[in-house]
Amino acid sequence: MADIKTAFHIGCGNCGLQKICFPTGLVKSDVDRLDMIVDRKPALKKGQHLYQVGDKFQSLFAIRAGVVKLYEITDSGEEVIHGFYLPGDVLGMDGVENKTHQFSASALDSLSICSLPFDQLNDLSLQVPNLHNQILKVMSKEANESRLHTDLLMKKSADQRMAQFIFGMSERYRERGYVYDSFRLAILHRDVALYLGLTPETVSRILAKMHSDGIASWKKKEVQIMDRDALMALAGIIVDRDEKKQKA
Amino acid sequence: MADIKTAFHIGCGNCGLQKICFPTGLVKSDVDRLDMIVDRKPALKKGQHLYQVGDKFQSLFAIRAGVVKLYEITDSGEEVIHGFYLPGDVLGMDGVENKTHQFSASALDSLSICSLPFDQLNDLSLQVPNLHNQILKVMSKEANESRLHTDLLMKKSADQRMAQFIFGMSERYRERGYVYDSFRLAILHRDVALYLGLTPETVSRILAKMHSDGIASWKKKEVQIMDRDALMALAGIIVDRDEKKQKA
DNA sequence: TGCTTTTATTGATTAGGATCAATTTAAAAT
DNA sequence: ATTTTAAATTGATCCTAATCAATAAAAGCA
Repeated sequence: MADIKTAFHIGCGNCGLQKICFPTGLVKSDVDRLDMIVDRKPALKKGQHLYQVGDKFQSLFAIRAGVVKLYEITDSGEEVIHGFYLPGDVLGMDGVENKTHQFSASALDSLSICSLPFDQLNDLSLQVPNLHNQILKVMSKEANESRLHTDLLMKKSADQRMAQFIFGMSERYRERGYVYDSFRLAILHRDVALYLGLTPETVSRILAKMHSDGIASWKKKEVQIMDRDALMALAGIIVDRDEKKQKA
Repeated sequence: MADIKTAFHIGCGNCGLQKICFPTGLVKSDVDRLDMIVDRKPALKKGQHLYQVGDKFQSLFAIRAGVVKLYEITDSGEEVIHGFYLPGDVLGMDGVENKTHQFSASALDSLSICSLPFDQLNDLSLQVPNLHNQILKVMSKEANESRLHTDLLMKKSADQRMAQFIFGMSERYRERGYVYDSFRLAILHRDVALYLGLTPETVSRILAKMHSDGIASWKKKEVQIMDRDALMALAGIIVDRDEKKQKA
């Protein structure tokens, strides 16, 4: 008879984020093998680091709850934020290149994570082709997304950036099956500014405008999308006709 | 007795770019196995594509001679350039995520490349741990470098960007053992602008200033670095004392 | 070689968002 | 709860690089 611990053990196999997280595309037997090396870590508090620039690279991290920012302090002492990671996302690949982390990752609120020791993950991936593909995929995605971030910085105005950010977050909540037109977003406006290449003043002004225009509001960590179409239009996202039709 | 073809066969094992290119860190026997799947392609002419957005992902490409730009046309029809690849560099990893290329890559002048069919590379990597690590490393590097590009766009002024670009190119020539204070750079000023998030006019003005200040010049595809220290200072690169000492 | 097209240069003007400054509001901390 | 500190807001001003415009210089091509 299985003891209580086993019976109630929370593993990848019964985690609600399976469809978003690392196991996407793995069959049950593979997930079980992955599960054996996954290490569920004690919760982190706001401000604590998963890792910092220069730390030895040991694990990838999957987020179970909370938000993480990936950032760096440039040699001129300014912070740059490279991305925000939500439940189901995996981070840490910046350490693969030199076995040392090139960026820092910290919790923006209470955080619950799983650790995936990379050496073990790597060994296992030699026997589980799907897992191997999954690792490659996550790493490729990382670079591709960074380049979309570049597009934003290069070609979009301040309002477009803000609109795209809010819309993007909403879509990520949607993918996860959460309410996505009204949600808690535990990110400082200051941090969004550092991600969008703007100042907090500009972010504040744009949010004020979006609110008075009835498009969206973001006050006290609560986002409300009031006019999704207008938000998308502002973000410069083209809704194709078929998708529109389905909606109607 | 080896036939002439074999005797004169140019492979990874006798390629001058070994120390820069994919085989870095592989032992001779591994390089020989890699060599068996590498496909030397006929030369491409200026403007031809290695691949385009939406193409099926089949291979990585290693550059033997020439320069490649990785770019995209945004939905608003504007070009964004994500990077320039020099001899010894490997590109194509943008296709791993969805088995489809997310960006386009084209030759900026006559180009000579090696193709690394990814499926074969992947199979081989299961037997050659060093090769497996090498693939991971190249992919991680790709994301990390994109984030350094982000830093540039977020926090550097137009002159700093330009200085950093020229200095960076010089360093890449240096790593390859080429002359690095005077070299041919077959990149349009227009394309540099699209990489640095500037306009051609601004690039032109900055180059004029750098020339009259005796720092560097770039005319008719020829770069001349006249005052390396000043260039680095402008780029915001801090020379540490020890390195300075060695130089003196 | 001369002709056409693309790229680069130079000048004048404008604008988007940064910066500076002063409150207000909201979190932390005691 | 009260104090302290950090974050957000709002207004006034400034500045960097974009834009507009016109010419010059290269590169591609017949």
